[in-house]
Amino acid sequence: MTDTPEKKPSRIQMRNRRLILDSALDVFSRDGYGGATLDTIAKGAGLSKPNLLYYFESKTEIYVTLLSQLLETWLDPLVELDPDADPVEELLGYVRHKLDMALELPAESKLFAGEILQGAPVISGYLKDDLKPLFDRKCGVIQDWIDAGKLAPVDPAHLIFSIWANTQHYADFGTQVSVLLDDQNPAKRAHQHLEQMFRRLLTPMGR
Amino acid sequence: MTDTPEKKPSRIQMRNRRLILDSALDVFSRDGYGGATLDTIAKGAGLSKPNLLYYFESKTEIYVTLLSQLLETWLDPLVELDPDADPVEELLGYVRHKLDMALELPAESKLFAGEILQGAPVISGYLKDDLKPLFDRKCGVIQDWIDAGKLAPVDPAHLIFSIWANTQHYADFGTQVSVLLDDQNPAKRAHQHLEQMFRRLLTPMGR
DNA sequence: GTAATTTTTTACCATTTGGTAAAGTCACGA
DNA sequence: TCGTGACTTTACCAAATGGTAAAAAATTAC
Repeated sequence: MTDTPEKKPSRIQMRNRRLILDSALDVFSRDGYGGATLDTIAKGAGLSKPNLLYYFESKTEIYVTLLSQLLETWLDPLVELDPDADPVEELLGYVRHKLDMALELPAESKLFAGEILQGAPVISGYLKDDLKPLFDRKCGVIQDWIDAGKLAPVDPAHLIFSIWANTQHYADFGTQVSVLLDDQNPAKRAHQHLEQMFRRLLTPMGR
Repeated sequence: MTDTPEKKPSRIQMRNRRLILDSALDVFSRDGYGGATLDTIAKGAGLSKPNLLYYFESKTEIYVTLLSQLLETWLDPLVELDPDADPVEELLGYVRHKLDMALELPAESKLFAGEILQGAPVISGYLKDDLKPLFDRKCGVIQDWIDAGKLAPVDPAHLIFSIWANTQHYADFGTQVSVLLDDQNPAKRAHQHLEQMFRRLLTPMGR
């Protein structure tokens, strides 16, 4: 039920599927699912539209494939939150990691943002079945840290939301950020600001 | 040059244009510009497609009208930042206001987010010519507060970004928030979390 | 009540779009 | 070098989409 028993993909299959997915990421993240066209994707990949459809059954299949691949790597940093490490540094490391991802892979972030904006028609199952359990687990870890006095008392769920919001903002709203900032490369200042903000929020006051 | 000298719109014009814009806000914010169709918008407004086009010249004109109206009210709270008021409370009030807007007008927030996601093709001029000057002015106000020791030293621009990011997140990523949160109405906890976070960030330490 | 005007409907149209059929070309092992 | 399967192109198609023309209906002004 997982896959039709296709044989190993040839080298040319690997190459062309990769070309298609690269182009599709560009197009979907820029134009949204509805605004994207197979012709545009095909042109970006240097292939003809029917040739595209030799590698993927439909526009939707390309989109779903893209999102699936994205989700695999998207959660890794959250998974890695280590209950035994120093809480503040562990969370600040997570913030850094997420910000770096947003800055280095803005198209991926935008693709995800667009999907959620439209009500997550494709990945709502994933959100419920995979992300939610992980999310709850990590909220528990954070709560344990707080109970142990190693972290200032914060709402774990909303803490994670604010980490996501602040980091992804630099990708999803990158156009706005670029227009408003004279500074051309916002990476350094963004890092500093988020480090300052979350350190103040998370460092426990009493000793 | 501002408008063709059309006479006053009739009552029926007012009503139908309003119906159309209401429906269009729904559709554009849910399906994106590319995914929205005139038929869907017309159906939502209870009109036929040609009748729609009697009131608006084109799909683009509806979209532009919607964005223009949105931008008028969108900036108001930022404009109101008062240099003479108490800095921390003034900024916390801004946070509260923006969060309330996101919670009460999620469709508007999503429409704006979608436009920025796609590179702001329609409102890039507005961002440069209107938002940027206002943004710079308010950054100056914040910097003055910091220089006067009334606010912890933060990066003014990135502070504003994080206020926008955190508040709009509850609208733009509302689907994800709903799935992950057992709590059904996140408004209260969201307010508390953001108040706590920004109060800690902004309150000057030394006395 | 009727003429003039505004609004709505019906019937279209050209283009674009996702997708298909089938013929042609290429690569490569025997 | 020849055949077989993988890959690509050409030529399509049906549906959907943004948009138009003009007749019909409803409203308003007098």
